[in-house]
Amino acid sequence: MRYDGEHKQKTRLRVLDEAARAIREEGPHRLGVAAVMARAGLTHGGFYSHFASKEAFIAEAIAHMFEGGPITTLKTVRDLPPREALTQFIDFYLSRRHRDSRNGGCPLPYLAGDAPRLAEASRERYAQGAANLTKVVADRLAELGRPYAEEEASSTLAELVGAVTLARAEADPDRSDAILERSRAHLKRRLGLEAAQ
Amino acid sequence: MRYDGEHKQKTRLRVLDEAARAIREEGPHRLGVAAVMARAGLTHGGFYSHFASKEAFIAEAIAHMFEGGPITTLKTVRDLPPREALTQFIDFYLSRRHRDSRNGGCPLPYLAGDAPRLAEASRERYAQGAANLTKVVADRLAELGRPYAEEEASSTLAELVGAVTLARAEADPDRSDAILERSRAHLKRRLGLEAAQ
DNA sequence: CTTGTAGCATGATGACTATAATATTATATG
DNA sequence: CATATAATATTATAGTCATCATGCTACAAG
Repeated sequence: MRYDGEHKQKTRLRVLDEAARAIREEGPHRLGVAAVMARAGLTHGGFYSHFASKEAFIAEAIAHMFEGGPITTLKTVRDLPPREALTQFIDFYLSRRHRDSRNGGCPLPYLAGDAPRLAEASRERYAQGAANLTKVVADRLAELGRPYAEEEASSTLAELVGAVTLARAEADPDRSDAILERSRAHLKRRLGLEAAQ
Repeated sequence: MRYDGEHKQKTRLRVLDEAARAIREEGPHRLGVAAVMARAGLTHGGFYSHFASKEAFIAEAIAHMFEGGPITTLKTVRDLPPREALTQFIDFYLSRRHRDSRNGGCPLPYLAGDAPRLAEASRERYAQGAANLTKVVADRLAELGRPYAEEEASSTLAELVGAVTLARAEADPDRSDAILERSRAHLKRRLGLEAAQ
């Protein structure tokens, strides 16, 4: 090897990072090969030595998004007892910071409308990410001794994703905050997390 | 006037209908002027005598989507007592038919991810549509005598939108059905609609 | 039947895009 | 230091798209 063995790997990751950022900002279809490469400090020339096609690239970028997003949050929360873990997760997910973040948030709301229209590979990554997140929540609920943990987790994730989606669409700050606040209050009451504070 | 007074109005509506369809299928950014005109039986020539720009066109198409979607459903339900109205609305919204419909469904899940990235005008139409729908649900809940009708409506709509979104992303039919079923069961229990069947 | 014109079609333009072929640069090894 | 080659840049090609200028056609009024 003439270059460092990890050289290409590293720039590949840099490109994927920028792609994830661009997808969050512009959506997966507005993504331009040249623009992403430029943001990673390169030109578009080497793109096809890194990725087979734009489509495959998008699928990889989406998978990459899930690694840096809510999973990270859940890991920082992994050592907490289930009640605190769930509380912190909900508080993060429905926070203004998460709503306003244009890099590093959960991919589920970002790609919500696009997912069904994506190519098969991309869509699978998305569904996989959703399933993973549901399972983590369900495990915590089960630890809390709640009887229908899986059902409750599915329905809870739906509300989380929906609330962030609607809050992001609402331009008026007060009404947007209200959307988050209402779902936060409801979910905590529903899951019996109120006393945990 | 050389042409019938409503001639242009009618083709304008036809174009908007096709645009709404295309947006549901492909998303607002993949929409092509020529393609939409062709689907309406025209060429791309006359487009700019109907609409000022593509951006303005998209905003109008989004507003148009809200008129044919869930509002229609709610109107057919308007004469029912609130309990039945809410039950039917939830059953429709979380039905497989609504999940699979590529024309005529609620715009909220279709545009979920795109809404924050849309131009100001389009985003306002979206938020307006969401607010309208929330209000209709809140009014029914208030009629049922529920104390925090508005809060409950906001949180309910979030779960409805989130559940349809996630169900559409999930490729496996059984798991997709399960997502809908779990939210349907939860929402009915939550809103005290179970006995209404 | 003639004619003015609203509504639409044809065709052109320039900007942008994915992809690919070829050239250049950087660097680890001998 | 020399050089082979991995990593990236330059440049080319073919396609798509929004937008616009201009020409044609259908239709109502005379």
